[in-house]
Amino acid sequence: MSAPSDSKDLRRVILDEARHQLVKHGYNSLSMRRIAKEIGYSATAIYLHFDGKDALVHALIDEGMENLFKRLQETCPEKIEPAARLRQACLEYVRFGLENPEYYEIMHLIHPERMERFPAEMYRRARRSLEFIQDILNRGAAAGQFVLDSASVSAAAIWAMLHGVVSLLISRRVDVRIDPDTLIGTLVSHVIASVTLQPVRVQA
Amino acid sequence: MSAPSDSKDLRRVILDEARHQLVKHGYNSLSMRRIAKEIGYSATAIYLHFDGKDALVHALIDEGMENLFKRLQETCPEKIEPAARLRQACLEYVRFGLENPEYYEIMHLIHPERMERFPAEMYRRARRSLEFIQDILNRGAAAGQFVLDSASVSAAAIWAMLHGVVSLLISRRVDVRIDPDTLIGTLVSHVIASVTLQPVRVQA
DNA sequence: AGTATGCGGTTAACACCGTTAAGTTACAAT
DNA sequence: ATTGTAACTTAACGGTGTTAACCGCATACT
Repeated sequence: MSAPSDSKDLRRVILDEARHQLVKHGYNSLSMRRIAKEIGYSATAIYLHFDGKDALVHALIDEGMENLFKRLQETCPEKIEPAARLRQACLEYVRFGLENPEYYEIMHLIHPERMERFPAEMYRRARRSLEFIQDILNRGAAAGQFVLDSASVSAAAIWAMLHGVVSLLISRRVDVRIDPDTLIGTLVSHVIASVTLQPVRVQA
Repeated sequence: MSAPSDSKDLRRVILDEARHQLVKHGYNSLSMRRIAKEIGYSATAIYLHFDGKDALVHALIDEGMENLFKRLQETCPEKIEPAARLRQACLEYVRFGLENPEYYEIMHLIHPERMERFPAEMYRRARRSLEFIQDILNRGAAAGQFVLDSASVSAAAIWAMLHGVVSLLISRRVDVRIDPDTLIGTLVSHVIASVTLQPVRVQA
């Protein structure tokens, strides 16, 4: 709804409006023409700042990945001991997903065919969160608190567990009679158990 | 390319062509008009048999859910002892996803807003696979082989783990240096461990 | 037998979509 | 003053899902 004149950096305005539409109306109705109409420009103006819709979505994904990584960094400092840090990181990952379902959705809706089109440096940035978890595992292993065959495989497995629960919860596929926090607690406890070889004790 | 005359049950023909296009060209390019052109009918003919694209996709989802459930049923008979049966069910779930990525995709791409439009009886059928796993858990618990606080929560947690790994593998988000089978084996071992309270021993 | 009903299909059209080509405007530099 | 260029526009192409109106034809009924 902003006038065309009020912006010096149209790219930023486009991204903001795209994010706004994404959060408000969902990915399905994220359209170039609607973004353009809303910010008071013609649809083709967007193409002066983005190669196309894919590139725009990629930029949004990049934003989301950045936010997730920052959050993990800020809430899980090195000073926390490995097990607690891993637990914290898992919980923050899940919380991020549940608090930003639209972001989480586009961050994971890239299909195999489109994967190659995803810019390499974005791909690298997107993997920082995974590496963050892997780093926690390595430090825990070095401190003798974790037992793992392979940090990369364990990190991937943990990621799969976290992604699974976020994905199912976001899409409301989990029975409503199941308390989400109980489910999350169960999962995260299993995550910790999987690297500590301790029997699972679920904390609800 | 079939002639309009060769079919007595157009609904079936539409579904087959839709499935064919889905598997061959992916969900993105699944279009009413293309289906119609391919089977030699006008696009609007489809609307005589399906309420719209959503309904058509719902029918495909229903098919996929049915196939998954049948597969679990056939490959995991009751006679297998609970732990082995659970392991088998997990592996079959993952294999189903990896062998039918397009089906798996549409089976899980229903967004929250569209969820309510998803027919109730289809929803019920879709949950049979989850109930199948839950049943394995209950039998294992009754036999004293599994230890669980809640079969429904554990089943959901297991589902989350399996869905997570399938989802990541299908979308090629897992580092190529990680052997998929190792990852799957790790995950499934954790699944078993999570209900047997045994220390995890990964089988690669 | 003749007429009404309704089923199964059609064509035309609407309102969108992403994207491209060509044109316009305004302003900076030579 | 002219050229060039950056930023933006309009018009158009080919696609999408979907609806409205129409059409032929077999069946059912009077």
